[in-house]
Amino acid sequence: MATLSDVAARAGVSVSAVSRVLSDAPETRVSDETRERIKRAARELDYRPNSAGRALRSARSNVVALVVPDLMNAIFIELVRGVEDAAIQHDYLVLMGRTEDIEPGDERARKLLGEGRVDALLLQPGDRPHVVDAIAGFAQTKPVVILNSVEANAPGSATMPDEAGARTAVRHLIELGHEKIGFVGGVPENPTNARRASGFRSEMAAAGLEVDEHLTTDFGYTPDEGVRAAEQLLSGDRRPTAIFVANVNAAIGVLSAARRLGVSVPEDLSVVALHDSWTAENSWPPLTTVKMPWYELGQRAFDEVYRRIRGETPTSIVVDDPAPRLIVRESTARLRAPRQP
Amino acid sequence: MATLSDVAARAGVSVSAVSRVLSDAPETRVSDETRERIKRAARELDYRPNSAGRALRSARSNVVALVVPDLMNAIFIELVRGVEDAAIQHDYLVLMGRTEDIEPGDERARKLLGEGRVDALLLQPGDRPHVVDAIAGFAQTKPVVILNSVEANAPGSATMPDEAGARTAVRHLIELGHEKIGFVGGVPENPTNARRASGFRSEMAAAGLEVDEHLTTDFGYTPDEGVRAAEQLLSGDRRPTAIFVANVNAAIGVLSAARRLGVSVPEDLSVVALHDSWTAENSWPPLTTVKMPWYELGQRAFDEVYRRIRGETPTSIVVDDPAPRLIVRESTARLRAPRQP
DNA sequence: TTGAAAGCGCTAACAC
DNA sequence: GTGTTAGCGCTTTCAA
Repeated sequence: MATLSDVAARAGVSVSAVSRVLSDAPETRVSDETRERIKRAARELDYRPNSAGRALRSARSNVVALVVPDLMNAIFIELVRGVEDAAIQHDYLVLMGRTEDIEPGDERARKLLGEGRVDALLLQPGDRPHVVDAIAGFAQTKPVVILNSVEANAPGSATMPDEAGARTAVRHLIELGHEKIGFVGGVPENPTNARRASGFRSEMAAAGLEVDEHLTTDFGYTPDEGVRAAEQLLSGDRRPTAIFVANVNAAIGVLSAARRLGVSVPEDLSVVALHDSWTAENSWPPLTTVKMPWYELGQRAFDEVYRRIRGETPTSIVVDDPAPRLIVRESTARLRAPRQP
Repeated sequence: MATLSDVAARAGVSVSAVSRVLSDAPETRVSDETRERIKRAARELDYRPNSAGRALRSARSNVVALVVPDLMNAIFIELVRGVEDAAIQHDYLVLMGRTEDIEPGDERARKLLGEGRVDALLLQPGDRPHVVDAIAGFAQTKPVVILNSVEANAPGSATMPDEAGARTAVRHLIELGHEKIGFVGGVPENPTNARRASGFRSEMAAAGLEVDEHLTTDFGYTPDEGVRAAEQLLSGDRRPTAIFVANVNAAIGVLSAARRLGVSVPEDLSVVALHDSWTAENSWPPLTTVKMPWYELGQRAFDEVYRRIRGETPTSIVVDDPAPRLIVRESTARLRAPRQP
């Protein structure tokens, strides 16, 4: 690997001149001729800055960590792209991690956050709000943005319009004529659940509909938890005619449980889910969903940490553009007249 | 952040003594008493080694990159875990990347591989075999292991028993009485496709069955490509009674296309796929799959690069333990007597 | 406009 | 057993 001084030797100048030119510091006064010679030498030697040298000197790694509950969860695809696209603009690299790896006391958490490898952290805690404690020490020295978890407008948070998204979904069901609408939510500890539940309730109230508390669950956002929720909602004698599921993965579980119980979707039951992903397109029936602005959340969250890395003051981010968008597929249908015995 | 010399000052010893104790070099002769004092001081100051300092000095970052085609692809969950579990044993961190980010000439590729950030690369090229060219320069200086792509036994490769996996799947169909068996493969450029196709053909041959070339496709491993494949196979007049799909994601697409075409699974068509994932459990009907040893592949691949980082000679890895395992769900059934008109 | 030199935190060769 | 010291590659004062 060629170093700065290799380039300097070849160009016949000092290392400092090379450094100034190649890291194109704005206030660099170098003659055009030397500049050219340096650039040519660098090209010829295929010079690449050594990240360790640079990081050691500047106390910056030019890396941010993006930690999400489940790397393989399709709903985060867009988030990752948003963060990466914004990061590369500012010469930053994104290091991905899993929320479960940063439990308090975990070796990986220390290696990732405690050794100067990253300049900032973007964290989606998922159903593990206590990981926020695990990074408290880090947060005192470096910028942290919590992604769509804690209450909106908390400093250092970036949130999505969960409530509006939920209302969009529920409104769709109401417009189809449904009145007995169930809610399959996340765990109570997950702050997004409160927002989605509240969206559900306010939209029901706005339509003058009663919420039947037997028709709500709070098991979680995974497919298995969706199965449990559906089993509970569909086995009683007061069955809903439609369900709003607060997460698309849980909705996949709801669909499969419904099938096992002999409930056809959408004939006997309409299902609409929050978040869109390829699994929703390919389920059976294809799921009606509400697409949330994850890409934009990622971009804006990176921009925020980038600002803070450069010393500006924290703000809180609320992404409401684009607004949640209903994608109608085949899991929802107009309420049909109840079967007469 | 406390540094080595802070710890040294507090313990009243030299930095080198501290370095020796804290990086527990094996041949360190230090009195128990000083060792204790140093450890205590480190604890009190919450000392953490600075990765840049260490990397600069030792020309090692203690990070490996794991690059896969699609971070959100559920079949890679186990791979990631395998690599991470092995890495943490040796004090290594895993940096995840996407194959599409290391296209030749991509800025991210250079940042990730060209600036000394990682000591080795584990690469799954997926349907982009040309990315192997993009990392050729890197491969000359640092260890690279290609994960289940190039031909088995290539130096620096780690492969899975694709052929055996394919045979296991096809054998299952044959045992259920199927004879007109289709094959939904990956793109021809993807070397795993050749192995899976070959497994398909040899198992057919072993049972004395003819392969109908109209019943094979090579569109790719994604759900959409599975849809296209199924449309082609199921629209002709020589319809197969069973299909072996070389990838579980494509199989999801096959299921949804079959449904649209009014072909019921498993009554009219049995479907078995290579690789297992949560989406297979939650599809309808739940997919019969063959689970491949991704976790073990990840572990062994890390062990291999770790050996090579330490200067040992490259070997090629073939993971055949555990063997591919058939997981029977509900997408396969015994061939029923053909409908009589 | 350019160069010399200090020093970021760490390891290891060498000296005591 | 323990300390001194050079130097990894880089940026940035300061001086010329």
